[in-house]
Amino acid sequence: MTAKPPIVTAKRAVTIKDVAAAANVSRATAARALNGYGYVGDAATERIAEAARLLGYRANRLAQALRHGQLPIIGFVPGAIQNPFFAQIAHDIDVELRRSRHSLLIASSEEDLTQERDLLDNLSALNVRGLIVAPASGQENQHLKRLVQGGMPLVLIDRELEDIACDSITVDNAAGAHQAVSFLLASGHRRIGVIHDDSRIVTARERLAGYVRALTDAGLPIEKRLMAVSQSTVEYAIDTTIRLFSQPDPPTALFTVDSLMTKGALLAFRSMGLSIPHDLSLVGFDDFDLAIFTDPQITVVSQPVAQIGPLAVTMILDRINGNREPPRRERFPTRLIVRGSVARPGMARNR
Amino acid sequence: MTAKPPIVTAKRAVTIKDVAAAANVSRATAARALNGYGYVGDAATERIAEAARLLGYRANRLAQALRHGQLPIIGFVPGAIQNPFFAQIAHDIDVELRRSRHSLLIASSEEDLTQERDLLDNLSALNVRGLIVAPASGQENQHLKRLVQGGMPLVLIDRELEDIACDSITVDNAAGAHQAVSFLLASGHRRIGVIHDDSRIVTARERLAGYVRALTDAGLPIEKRLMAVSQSTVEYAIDTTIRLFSQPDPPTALFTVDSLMTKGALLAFRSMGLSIPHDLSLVGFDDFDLAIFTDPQITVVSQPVAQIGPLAVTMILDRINGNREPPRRERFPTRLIVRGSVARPGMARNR
DNA sequence: CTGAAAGCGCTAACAA
DNA sequence: TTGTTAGCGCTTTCAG
Repeated sequence: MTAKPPIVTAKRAVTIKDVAAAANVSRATAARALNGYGYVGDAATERIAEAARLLGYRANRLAQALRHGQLPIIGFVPGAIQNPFFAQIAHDIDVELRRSRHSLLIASSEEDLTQERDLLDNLSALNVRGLIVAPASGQENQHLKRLVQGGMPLVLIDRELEDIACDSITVDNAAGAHQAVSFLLASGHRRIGVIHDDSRIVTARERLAGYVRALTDAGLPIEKRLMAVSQSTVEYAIDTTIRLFSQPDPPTALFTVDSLMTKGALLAFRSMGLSIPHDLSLVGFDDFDLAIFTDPQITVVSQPVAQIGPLAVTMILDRINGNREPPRRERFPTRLIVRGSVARPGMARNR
Repeated sequence: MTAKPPIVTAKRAVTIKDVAAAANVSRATAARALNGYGYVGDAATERIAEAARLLGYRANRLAQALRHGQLPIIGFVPGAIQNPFFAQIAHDIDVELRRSRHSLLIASSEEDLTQERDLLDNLSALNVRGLIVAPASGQENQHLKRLVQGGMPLVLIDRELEDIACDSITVDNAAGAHQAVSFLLASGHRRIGVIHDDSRIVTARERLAGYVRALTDAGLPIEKRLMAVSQSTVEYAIDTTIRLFSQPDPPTALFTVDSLMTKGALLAFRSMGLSIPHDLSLVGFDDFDLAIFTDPQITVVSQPVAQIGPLAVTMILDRINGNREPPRRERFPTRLIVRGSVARPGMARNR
């Protein structure tokens, strides 16, 4: 004779009502006991706990949330979740958030403004407690402004929006790009190409500005033909690189504004039979795991990725807890990591 | 004289009650008009729409969900979101899900069983409509079983659990590993090392089994000293590789069971001054972007990653829509991608 | 210390 | 075609 397995209660979930009934108390008392507030007699507490355990009671968070007006969830809207930069941040946020018993709802905008609006709409209709967003557009941000005005805690990462009064975490893109290009200049390069993204993303524009300023500071002219536009994907970057380096009198060095483009450039160079740093030099914005696996390793401008997620969480929790101070705009410096992809320009050109 | 900006309504959100009042109808009528069901007069419809627009009404999805008993959200619990394999799947799921107006809630278990239990608990208490999970453990899965019994649609990815009656999507890990090792054998290798993960993750175990069977099939003995255990991180894999190749009479070839370990092995070889494929050959499980950037490129067993996410969504929606058929267990074949990291063993040993 | 009752915002019978 | 009403599951006054 074997012990009977517990009856599979199938469909309907057990509610606090069931627990209360089983423990012979009112729902109010059950709630008090279960959530540990107010006065509850010892005997009752015991019976209620027992009943809850037996029935396998799990509070319906939806109902709790409706009551409280909010769900213990933070929404995260990255530009693209499969971008390692955002994936790591997502991970960091998640870890950090868990400590304060919040969940993370990730919904990627895929750099599409319409989609971003949609997602944000949904998230706020869900009454999430706060939002961490990498806005897809630098111009169109009525929807974000509205959120802030409606009192939704919002932290912008990677991309700041001046006219929106909320916390933000960015890096000094212009300075980083400036540093990269200056390094190339210091190595003797004069024809320095750049592959950039002409989208509305602020980040890319700031990096391009850094490039321009570095050249200007060095008294060099800005040559349109050296500035190639590509979408931020490996495939586009390959084409763009090939076009850029197929013109007469091509650049002797290249600066790429993000890691996807750096990858594309690498692939393009390989297919063109160009070797780094012999035939040309390369500096990319954003460090990436691949950079140390290539031969030579790639010199990059690195961002303090690991700091962004945790700080974003700190900020958002702060606001949730009622901090009303003026927006905090954190801007991290970047760091140039010198590896082996830059050399003096030279003989290679005499072929 | 400038037009007054719309009054910033600040705190309280507009509810359907507000809309109804403004349009001079009952809440029921407003709801009917807003959701487009039942009969509503034209005039009323108009007024309601207008009022909603003016007030900026957004339905409270929490309340709707409480009413309906469910939130249009699918939960995804990957082993680790910063693993590119899962990141891509997350992205694919997200894209696919959006078509059916569901949101994706990602909560990474970090391969931790306790955390997985917690997360799943939370998600189901939230009344999500379905769950896509890469279970952290092959043994401990009472919690999953309970979910299924409770009627929660569940799709397992990457790792199957035989005793749980639910849909799953996996790849043929054993066959893939067998193929990889056989390839090494066919190239003349006899001392083939493996770096694997002894965790409870089924995937890793199946891959190890494939390794063992390939050797057995070839009539070769299984040598414990060639089988190194590492955690699935780049750092651990580096150490393990160094140890494995520092012993007397080291392997002439290596098989790694996932891409993190492959990266680690690559880094270890570099630090040891070992060159591929001259000093030793390498085949890794799982393709990864890095594999084509190294010189030589790495031969790998690739999984059909791009198919997993979309199929998982199809399956889960199917169940949500009431499909009661027996569990569907999809198992994809893998594909050996031959690149340049394998050569015949040889002279290199005579140094 | 405990229970009755109201209500979060929304939907859906049921009546009118 | 529209309104009344009940109730999803939970929390929280307010009385007792």
